[in-house]
Amino acid sequence: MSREMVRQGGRSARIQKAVHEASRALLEEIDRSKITVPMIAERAGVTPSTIYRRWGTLTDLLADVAVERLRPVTGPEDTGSTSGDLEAFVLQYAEEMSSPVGRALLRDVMAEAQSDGATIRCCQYTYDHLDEIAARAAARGEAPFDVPEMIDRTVAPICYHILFGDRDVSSDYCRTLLQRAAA
Amino acid sequence: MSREMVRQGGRSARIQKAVHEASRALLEEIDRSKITVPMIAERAGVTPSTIYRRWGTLTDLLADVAVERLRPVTGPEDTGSTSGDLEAFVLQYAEEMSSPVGRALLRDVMAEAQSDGATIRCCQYTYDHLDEIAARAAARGEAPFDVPEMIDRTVAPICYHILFGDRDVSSDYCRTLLQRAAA
DNA sequence: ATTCGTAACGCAAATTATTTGCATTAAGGG
DNA sequence: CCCTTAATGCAAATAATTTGCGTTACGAAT
Repeated sequence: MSREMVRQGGRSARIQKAVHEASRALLEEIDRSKITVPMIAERAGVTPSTIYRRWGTLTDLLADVAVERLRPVTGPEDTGSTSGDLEAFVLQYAEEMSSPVGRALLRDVMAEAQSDGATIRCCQYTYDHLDEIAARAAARGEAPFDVPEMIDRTVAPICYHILFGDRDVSSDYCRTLLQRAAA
Repeated sequence: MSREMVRQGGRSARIQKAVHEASRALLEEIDRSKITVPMIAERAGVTPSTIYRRWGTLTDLLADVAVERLRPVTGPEDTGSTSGDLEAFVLQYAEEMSSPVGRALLRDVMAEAQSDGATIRCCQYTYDHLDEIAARAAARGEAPFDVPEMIDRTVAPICYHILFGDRDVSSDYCRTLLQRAAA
Protein backbone atom coordinates (compact mmCIF):
# COMPACT_ATOMS: atom_id res chain seq x y z
CA MET A 1 0.00 0.00 0.00
CA SER A 2 2.80 2.45 -0.71
CA ARG A 3 0.29 4.37 -2.81
CA GLU A 4 0.75 5.95 -6.16
CA MET A 5 2.90 8.97 -6.73
CA VAL A 6 2.05 11.81 -9.06
CA ARG A 7 2.08 10.42 -12.53
CA GLN A 8 4.55 11.96 -14.85
CA GLY A 9 4.83 9.85 -17.94
CA GLY A 10 2.79 9.20 -21.01
CA ARG A 11 -0.59 10.77 -21.41
CA SER A 12 -0.34 13.13 -18.50
CA ALA A 13 2.89 14.59 -19.81
CA ARG A 14 1.52 14.86 -23.32
CA ILE A 15 -1.43 16.85 -22.10
CA GLN A 16 0.69 19.19 -20.06
CA LYS A 17 2.84 19.80 -23.09
CA ALA A 18 -0.14 20.40 -25.35
CA VAL A 19 -1.72 22.82 -22.91
CA HIS A 20 1.50 24.74 -22.41
CA GLU A 21 2.05 25.00 -26.12
CA ALA A 22 -1.49 26.13 -26.73
CA SER A 23 -1.13 28.76 -24.02
CA ARG A 24 2.14 30.06 -25.41
CA ALA A 25 0.71 30.24 -28.89
CA LEU A 26 -2.34 32.16 -27.73
CA LEU A 27 -0.21 34.55 -25.68
CA GLU A 28 1.60 35.48 -28.87
CA GLU A 29 -1.54 35.86 -30.95
CA ILE A 30 -4.13 37.59 -28.86
CA ASP A 31 -4.37 39.92 -25.93
CA ARG A 32 -3.82 38.25 -22.58
CA SER A 33 -7.08 39.60 -21.18
CA LYS A 34 -9.01 37.90 -23.98
CA ILE A 35 -7.63 34.42 -23.35
CA THR A 36 -9.98 31.92 -21.72
CA VAL A 37 -9.61 28.38 -20.46
CA PRO A 38 -12.02 26.88 -23.03
CA MET A 39 -9.98 28.61 -25.73
CA ILE A 40 -6.77 26.99 -24.57
CA ALA A 41 -8.52 23.65 -24.13
CA GLU A 42 -9.80 23.61 -27.68
CA ARG A 43 -6.42 24.52 -29.12
CA ALA A 44 -4.73 21.85 -27.03
CA GLY A 45 -7.33 19.23 -27.87
CA VAL A 46 -8.42 18.57 -24.31
CA THR A 47 -11.60 19.25 -22.40
CA PRO A 48 -11.76 22.37 -20.24
CA SER A 49 -12.46 20.32 -17.14
CA THR A 50 -9.06 18.72 -17.42
CA ILE A 51 -7.42 22.12 -17.26
CA TYR A 52 -9.58 23.24 -14.37
CA ARG A 53 -8.72 20.13 -12.42
CA ARG A 54 -4.99 20.26 -13.03
CA TRP A 55 -4.33 23.97 -12.81
CA GLY A 56 -7.35 25.31 -10.98
CA THR A 57 -7.59 28.72 -12.59
CA LEU A 58 -6.45 30.51 -15.70
CA THR A 59 -4.15 32.63 -13.56
CA ASP A 60 -2.40 29.60 -12.14
CA LEU A 61 -2.02 28.05 -15.55
CA LEU A 62 -0.55 31.19 -17.06
CA ALA A 63 1.79 31.53 -14.10
CA ASP A 64 2.94 27.97 -14.66
CA VAL A 65 3.52 28.68 -18.33
CA ALA A 66 5.36 31.89 -17.48
CA VAL A 67 7.75 30.20 -15.08
CA GLU A 68 8.48 27.60 -17.71
CA ARG A 69 9.27 30.30 -20.24
CA LEU A 70 11.40 32.25 -17.84
CA ARG A 71 13.53 29.23 -16.98
CA PRO A 72 16.88 29.82 -18.61
CA VAL A 73 17.94 27.16 -21.08
CA THR A 74 21.58 27.97 -20.59
CA GLY A 75 23.85 29.34 -17.89
CA PRO A 76 25.10 32.91 -17.87
CA GLU A 77 27.50 33.84 -20.62
CA ASP A 78 31.19 33.68 -19.73
CA THR A 79 32.77 36.89 -20.96
CA GLY A 80 36.08 36.37 -19.18
CA SER A 81 35.58 38.97 -16.47
CA THR A 82 33.14 39.39 -13.63
CA SER A 83 32.09 42.86 -14.64
CA GLY A 84 31.52 41.60 -18.17
CA ASP A 85 29.49 38.64 -16.94
CA LEU A 86 27.38 40.90 -14.77
CA GLU A 87 26.77 43.39 -17.53
CA ALA A 88 25.81 40.66 -19.98
CA PHE A 89 23.42 39.11 -17.50
CA VAL A 90 21.76 42.30 -16.34
CA LEU A 91 21.30 43.70 -19.83
CA GLN A 92 19.79 40.47 -21.08
CA TYR A 93 17.54 40.23 -18.07
CA ALA A 94 16.28 43.76 -18.57
CA GLU A 95 15.70 43.27 -22.26
CA GLU A 96 13.81 40.01 -21.80
CA MET A 97 11.61 41.31 -19.04
CA SER A 98 10.82 44.71 -20.46
CA SER A 99 9.35 43.36 -23.68
CA PRO A 100 5.56 43.23 -23.76
CA VAL A 101 5.65 39.45 -23.49
CA GLY A 102 8.20 39.53 -20.67
CA ARG A 103 6.20 42.07 -18.75
CA ALA A 104 3.08 39.94 -19.11
CA LEU A 105 4.99 36.88 -17.89
CA LEU A 106 6.23 38.80 -14.88
CA ARG A 107 2.70 39.90 -14.04
CA ASP A 108 1.35 36.38 -14.44
CA VAL A 109 3.98 34.97 -12.14
CA MET A 110 3.14 37.49 -9.45
CA ALA A 111 -0.59 37.17 -9.83
CA GLU A 112 -0.49 33.66 -8.46
CA ALA A 113 -1.70 34.26 -4.95
CA GLN A 114 0.13 31.60 -2.95
CA SER A 115 3.55 32.95 -2.13
CA ASP A 116 5.17 29.53 -2.05
CA GLY A 117 4.41 28.89 -5.69
CA ALA A 118 5.73 30.19 -8.94
CA THR A 119 7.22 33.41 -7.66
CA ILE A 120 10.00 31.91 -5.59
CA ARG A 121 10.85 29.35 -8.22
CA CYS A 122 11.08 32.13 -10.75
CA CYS A 123 13.43 34.43 -8.89
CA GLN A 124 15.48 31.42 -7.86
CA TYR A 125 16.72 31.35 -11.45
CA THR A 126 18.19 34.80 -10.89
CA TYR A 127 19.94 33.71 -7.71
CA ASP A 128 21.34 30.65 -9.47
CA HIS A 129 22.70 32.71 -12.35
CA LEU A 130 24.38 35.20 -10.05
CA ASP A 131 25.71 32.41 -7.87
CA GLU A 132 27.41 30.94 -10.89
CA ILE A 133 28.89 34.28 -11.90
CA ALA A 134 30.13 34.77 -8.34
CA ALA A 135 31.63 31.28 -8.30
CA ARG A 136 33.46 32.03 -11.54
CA ALA A 137 34.77 35.24 -10.02
CA ALA A 138 36.11 33.33 -7.06
CA ALA A 139 37.68 30.74 -9.35
CA ARG A 140 39.44 33.50 -11.24
CA GLY A 141 40.70 35.01 -8.02
CA GLU A 142 38.66 38.16 -8.57
CA ALA A 143 37.01 40.04 -5.75
CA PRO A 144 33.77 38.27 -4.89
CA PHE A 145 30.45 40.03 -4.58
CA ASP A 146 27.44 39.47 -2.40
CA VAL A 147 24.64 37.94 -4.49
CA PRO A 148 21.60 39.20 -2.53
CA GLU A 149 23.09 42.67 -2.45
CA MET A 150 23.70 42.56 -6.19
CA ILE A 151 20.05 41.65 -6.70
CA ASP A 152 18.97 44.57 -4.54
CA ARG A 153 21.13 46.95 -6.54
CA THR A 154 20.38 45.80 -10.07
CA VAL A 155 17.58 43.30 -10.58
CA ALA A 156 15.20 44.81 -8.04
CA PRO A 157 15.19 48.31 -9.56
CA ILE A 158 14.77 46.83 -13.02
CA CYS A 159 11.75 44.79 -11.96
CA TYR A 160 10.30 47.73 -10.10
CA HIS A 161 10.37 50.02 -13.11
CA ILE A 162 9.12 47.37 -15.49
CA LEU A 163 6.20 46.47 -13.25
CA PHE A 164 5.22 50.01 -12.32
CA GLY A 165 6.05 51.44 -15.71
CA ASP A 166 7.31 54.68 -14.20
CA ARG A 167 10.40 54.84 -16.37
CA ASP A 168 12.03 53.23 -19.34
CA VAL A 169 14.56 50.52 -18.53
CA SER A 170 17.25 51.30 -21.08
CA SER A 171 20.71 49.82 -21.49
CA ASP A 172 22.21 53.04 -20.23
CA TYR A 173 20.11 52.89 -17.13
CA CYS A 174 21.19 49.30 -16.49
CA ARG A 175 24.84 50.32 -16.80
CA THR A 176 24.23 53.07 -14.29
CA LEU A 177 22.89 50.49 -11.89
CA LEU A 178 25.93 48.30 -12.45
CA GLN A 179 28.27 51.22 -11.80
CA ARG A 180 26.49 52.02 -8.55
CA ALA A 181 26.69 48.38 -7.53
CA ALA A 182 30.42 48.25 -8.25
CA ALA A 183 31.15 51.30 -6.10
CA MET B 1 -22.91 70.15 -28.65
CA SER B 2 -20.26 70.24 -25.99
CA ARG B 3 -22.27 67.46 -24.41
CA GLU B 4 -22.04 65.77 -21.07
CA MET B 5 -18.87 65.03 -19.22
CA VAL B 6 -18.29 62.08 -16.93
CA ARG B 7 -20.75 62.37 -14.13
CA GLN B 8 -19.35 62.62 -10.66
CA GLY B 9 -22.05 63.64 -8.26
CA GLY B 10 -25.00 62.03 -6.61
CA ARG B 11 -25.97 58.52 -7.44
CA SER B 12 -22.89 57.64 -9.42
CA ALA B 13 -20.64 58.65 -6.56
CA ARG B 14 -22.76 56.82 -4.04
CA ILE B 15 -22.49 53.62 -6.02
CA GLN B 16 -18.75 53.91 -6.41
CA LYS B 17 -18.45 54.43 -2.67
CA ALA B 18 -20.69 51.47 -1.87
CA VAL B 19 -18.79 49.18 -4.24
CA HIS B 20 -15.42 50.24 -2.90
CA GLU B 21 -16.55 49.73 0.67
CA ALA B 22 -18.00 46.33 -0.12
CA SER B 23 -14.75 45.34 -1.82
CA ARG B 24 -12.61 46.46 1.06
CA ALA B 25 -14.82 44.65 3.55
CA LEU B 26 -14.66 41.42 1.57
CA LEU B 27 -10.89 41.69 1.18
CA GLU B 28 -10.61 41.70 4.94
CA GLU B 29 -13.00 38.83 5.48
CA ILE B 30 -12.31 36.22 2.85
CA ASP B 31 -9.53 35.04 0.61
CA ARG B 32 -8.93 37.24 -2.39
CA SER B 33 -9.20 34.31 -4.80
CA LYS B 34 -12.71 33.56 -3.52
CA ILE B 35 -14.10 37.03 -4.15
CA THR B 36 -16.46 37.42 -7.09
CA VAL B 37 -18.20 40.32 -8.73
CA PRO B 38 -21.72 39.13 -7.83
CA MET B 39 -20.56 38.86 -4.24
CA ILE B 40 -19.40 42.47 -4.15
CA ALA B 41 -22.53 43.58 -5.97
CA GLU B 42 -24.82 42.00 -3.42
CA ARG B 43 -22.92 43.48 -0.50
CA ALA B 44 -22.96 46.92 -2.12
CA GLY B 45 -26.61 46.69 -3.02
CA VAL B 46 -26.14 47.08 -6.77
CA THR B 47 -26.59 44.75 -9.69
CA PRO B 48 -23.56 42.94 -11.05
CA SER B 49 -24.04 44.43 -14.48
CA THR B 50 -23.40 47.88 -13.08
CA ILE B 51 -20.01 46.77 -11.83
CA TYR B 52 -19.15 45.04 -15.07
CA ARG B 53 -20.05 48.14 -17.04
CA ARG B 54 -18.12 50.57 -14.85
CA TRP B 55 -15.04 48.55 -14.04
CA GLY B 56 -14.99 45.86 -16.70
CA THR B 57 -13.41 43.06 -14.71
CA LEU B 58 -12.87 42.03 -11.11
CA THR B 59 -9.16 42.64 -11.58
CA ASP B 60 -9.70 46.22 -12.66
CA LEU B 61 -12.06 46.87 -9.81
CA LEU B 62 -9.69 45.47 -7.21
CA ALA B 63 -6.85 47.47 -8.72
CA ASP B 64 -8.96 50.60 -8.42
CA VAL B 65 -9.75 49.80 -4.82
CA ALA B 66 -6.10 49.06 -4.11
CA VAL B 67 -4.89 52.38 -5.48
CA GLU B 68 -7.47 54.15 -3.36
CA ARG B 69 -6.28 52.32 -0.28
CA LEU B 70 -2.65 52.94 -1.02
CA ARG B 71 -3.18 56.67 -1.41
CA PRO B 72 -1.65 58.27 1.65
CA VAL B 73 -4.03 60.33 3.73
CA THR B 74 -1.21 62.40 5.15
CA GLY B 75 2.24 63.58 4.11
CA PRO B 76 5.41 61.98 5.40
CA GLU B 77 6.15 62.44 9.06
CA ASP B 78 8.51 65.28 9.94
CA THR B 79 11.05 63.90 12.38
CA GLY B 80 13.36 66.89 12.26
CA SER B 81 16.10 65.32 10.17
CA THR B 82 16.30 63.91 6.68
CA SER B 83 17.66 60.57 7.79
CA GLY B 84 14.86 60.34 10.33
CA ASP B 85 12.24 61.23 7.74
CA LEU B 86 13.61 58.63 5.36
CA GLU B 87 13.74 55.94 7.97
CA ALA B 88 10.20 56.67 9.10
CA PHE B 89 8.93 56.60 5.55
CA VAL B 90 10.74 53.45 4.45
CA LEU B 91 9.86 51.47 7.55
CA GLN B 92 6.22 52.42 7.29
CA TYR B 93 6.15 51.62 3.59
CA ALA B 94 7.68 48.21 4.17
CA GLU B 95 5.34 47.41 7.02
CA GLU B 96 2.23 48.42 5.10
CA MET B 97 3.17 46.56 1.97
CA SER B 98 4.46 43.37 3.54
CA SER B 99 1.24 42.63 5.39
CA PRO B 100 -1.01 40.08 3.71
CA VAL B 101 -3.45 42.81 2.74
CA GLY B 102 -0.70 45.10 1.48
CA ARG B 103 0.83 42.34 -0.57
CA ALA B 104 -2.56 41.59 -2.11
CA LEU B 105 -3.05 45.26 -2.92
CA LEU B 106 0.33 45.40 -4.59
CA ARG B 107 -0.49 42.37 -6.69
CA ASP B 108 -3.86 43.77 -7.67
CA VAL B 109 -2.35 47.05 -8.77
CA MET B 110 0.14 45.26 -10.97
CA ALA B 111 -2.32 42.81 -12.40
CA GLU B 112 -4.11 45.57 -14.23
CA ALA B 113 -2.75 45.07 -17.70
CA GLN B 114 -2.64 48.56 -19.15
CA SER B 115 0.58 50.20 -18.07
CA ASP B 116 -0.92 53.69 -18.10
CA GLY B 117 -3.43 52.81 -15.43
CA ALA B 118 -3.26 52.22 -11.75
CA THR B 119 0.40 51.28 -11.51
CA ILE B 120 1.86 54.66 -12.34
CA ARG B 121 -0.64 56.49 -10.22
CA CYS B 122 0.25 54.22 -7.33
CA CYS B 123 4.02 54.63 -7.41
CA GLN B 124 3.56 58.34 -7.97
CA TYR B 125 2.56 58.52 -4.33
CA THR B 126 6.03 57.28 -3.44
CA TYR B 127 7.71 59.88 -5.61
CA ASP B 128 5.57 62.60 -4.06
CA HIS B 129 6.44 61.55 -0.56
CA LEU B 130 10.14 61.45 -1.26
CA ASP B 131 9.94 64.75 -3.12
CA GLU B 132 8.51 66.32 -0.02
CA ILE B 133 11.18 64.85 2.21
CA ALA B 134 13.84 66.08 -0.21
CA ALA B 135 12.27 69.55 -0.26
CA ARG B 136 12.34 69.64 3.52
CA ALA B 137 15.99 68.61 3.45
CA ALA B 138 16.78 71.49 1.12
CA ALA B 139 14.82 73.90 3.30
CA ARG B 140 16.87 72.80 6.30
CA GLY B 141 20.09 73.30 4.39
CA GLU B 142 20.88 69.58 4.57
CA ALA B 143 22.53 67.72 1.74
CA PRO B 144 19.88 66.87 -0.83
CA PHE B 145 19.38 63.42 -2.26
CA ASP B 146 18.28 62.15 -5.64
CA VAL B 147 14.73 60.86 -5.40
CA PRO B 148 14.78 58.27 -8.23
CA GLU B 149 18.07 56.91 -6.91
CA MET B 150 16.61 56.66 -3.42
CA ILE B 151 13.71 54.67 -4.83
CA ASP B 152 16.12 52.34 -6.60
CA ARG B 153 18.07 51.77 -3.40
CA THR B 154 15.25 51.34 -0.91
CA VAL B 155 11.71 51.03 -2.25
CA ALA B 156 12.58 48.86 -5.24
CA PRO B 157 14.32 46.11 -3.21
CA ILE B 158 11.49 46.15 -0.69
CA CYS B 159 8.88 45.68 -3.41
CA TYR B 160 10.94 43.01 -5.08
CA HIS B 161 11.21 40.86 -1.98
CA ILE B 162 7.58 41.36 -1.02
CA LEU B 163 6.35 40.39 -4.46
CA PHE B 164 8.68 37.45 -5.00
CA GLY B 165 8.58 36.36 -1.38
CA ASP B 166 12.22 35.30 -1.47
CA ARG B 167 13.07 36.90 1.85
CA ASP B 168 11.51 38.55 4.84
CA VAL B 169 11.41 42.33 4.74
CA SER B 170 12.28 43.14 8.33
CA SER B 171 12.99 46.50 9.95
CA ASP B 172 16.65 45.56 10.21
CA TYR B 173 16.79 44.83 6.52
CA CYS B 174 15.20 48.19 5.74
CA ARG B 175 17.79 49.95 7.86
CA THR B 176 20.51 48.13 5.97
CA LEU B 177 19.07 49.47 2.75
CA LEU B 178 18.99 52.98 4.17
CA GLN B 179 22.63 52.71 5.29
CA ARG B 180 23.66 51.58 1.82
CA ALA B 181 21.73 54.45 0.27
CA ALA B 182 23.37 56.98 2.57
CA ALA B 183 26.88 55.79 1.65
C1' DA C 1 -37.99 76.05 -11.35
C1' DT C 2 -38.88 73.33 -15.39
C1' DT C 3 -37.46 70.98 -19.33
C1' DC C 4 -34.41 68.24 -22.08
C1' DG C 5 -30.63 65.13 -23.54
C1' DT C 6 -28.12 61.41 -22.12
C1' DA C 7 -24.97 58.84 -18.94
C1' DA C 8 -25.55 55.51 -15.64
C1' DC C 9 -28.41 52.24 -13.70
C1' DG C 10 -31.69 47.99 -12.86
C1' DC C 11 -33.72 44.01 -14.63
C1' DA C 12 -33.96 39.83 -17.06
C1' DA C 13 -32.67 36.96 -20.86
C1' DA C 14 -28.84 35.04 -23.42
C1' DT C 15 -24.33 33.58 -23.49
C1' DT C 16 -20.21 31.84 -21.65
C1' DA C 17 -17.33 30.01 -18.09
C1' DT C 18 -16.70 26.89 -14.15
C1' DT C 19 -17.84 23.00 -11.27
C1' DT C 20 -19.19 18.35 -10.47
C1' DG C 21 -20.76 13.35 -10.88
C1' DC C 22 -19.84 9.40 -13.17
C1' DA C 23 -17.91 6.30 -16.68
C1' DT C 24 -13.62 5.31 -19.03
C1' DT C 25 -8.67 5.18 -19.94
C1' DA C 26 -4.02 4.19 -18.95
C1' DA C 27 0.23 4.67 -15.53
C1' DG C 28 2.91 1.95 -12.79
C1' DG C 29 3.51 -1.62 -9.28
C1' DG C 30 3.02 -6.47 -8.17
C1' DC D 1 -0.71 -9.90 -17.33
C1' DC D 2 -3.62 -8.20 -13.67
C1' DC D 3 -4.93 -4.70 -10.35
C1' DT D 4 -5.33 -0.33 -8.25
C1' DT D 5 -6.22 4.27 -8.89
C1' DA D 6 -4.73 8.89 -10.87
C1' DA D 7 -6.04 11.35 -14.69
C1' DT D 8 -9.06 12.17 -18.31
C1' DG D 9 -13.54 12.77 -21.14
C1' DC D 10 -18.25 13.71 -21.27
C1' DA D 11 -22.39 15.89 -20.00
C1' DA D 12 -25.33 17.98 -16.72
C1' DA D 13 -25.63 21.50 -13.20
C1' DT D 14 -24.24 25.74 -11.42
C1' DA D 15 -22.25 30.29 -11.57
C1' DA D 16 -20.38 34.20 -13.85
C1' DT D 17 -20.46 37.54 -17.64
C1' DT D 18 -22.57 39.95 -21.43
C1' DT D 19 -26.27 42.27 -23.64
C1' DG D 20 -30.81 44.50 -24.93
C1' DC D 21 -34.00 47.52 -23.34
C1' DG D 22 -36.74 50.31 -20.33
C1' DT D 23 -36.06 53.58 -16.36
C1' DT D 24 -33.78 56.88 -13.35
C1' DA D 25 -31.53 61.00 -12.31
C1' DC D 26 -27.18 64.19 -13.39
C1' DG D 27 -26.27 68.38 -15.34
C1' DA D 28 -26.96 71.92 -18.69
C1' DA D 29 -29.90 75.21 -20.65
C1' DT D 30 -33.92 77.48 -20.81
